[in-house]
Amino acid sequence: MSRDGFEIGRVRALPQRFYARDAVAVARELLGKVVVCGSGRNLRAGRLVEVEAYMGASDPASHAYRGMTERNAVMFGPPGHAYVYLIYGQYFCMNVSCEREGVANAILFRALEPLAGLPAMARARGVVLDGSERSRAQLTSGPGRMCTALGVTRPRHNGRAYYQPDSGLWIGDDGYVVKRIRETPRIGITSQPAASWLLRYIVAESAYVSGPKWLNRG
DNA sequence: ATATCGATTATCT
DNA sequence: GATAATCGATATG
Repeated sequence: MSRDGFEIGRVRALPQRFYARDAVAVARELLGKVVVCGSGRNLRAGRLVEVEAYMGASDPASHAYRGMTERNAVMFGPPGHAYVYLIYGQYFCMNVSCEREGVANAILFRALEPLAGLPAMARARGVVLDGSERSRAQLTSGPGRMCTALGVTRPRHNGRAYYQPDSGLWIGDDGYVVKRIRETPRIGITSQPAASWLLRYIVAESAYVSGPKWLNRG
């Protein structure tokens, strides 16, 4: 059920004020934290190893760049809430709003190291686990993949408060310390100047990040 | 009203 | 490496 002695009881929810800071600081400090979905025997959890910062009104690559719409409204709201959207008509991606109300900065979650609920994740993803790190990485390496593995969808989870541990979708700290953070351009952003900004952050020692190897070696 | 393209992924060659 | 899948936001007529 749980990997490496992972115990949900050791995870403390991050307070809302954690998210009420500049997006780059929030993004970097989110690495190593634990994303939890569901509870009891439905619990699924993983450690964040890859995130990207989106800078709202000053970032042409942000969904919030052209102002508020029904889809992106959560990003303009208070910090610490889930912005979940559908991409390419078939996958969901999850973010957390940060900074403060009226400032649409957000962090996209791109990959997790699976910690709990691996059988449920494997079922959701259609992956056969064979005990290898490779097969575990198949579960949650990529923004669409991790939402599928966790069971996160826009209708169910958009707008949820990550700082409320009983909300069914929350983020906590279990004391894990990230050794080294690497920064790269964001994946899937092609137009300049945003494509050259180093707003993707990964845990350098992790085998669970997405993207090509050449990009992840610094 | 219609066309284009995307903060992606699985499945080809 | 190339392409299809498939919906909604955005651009264009």
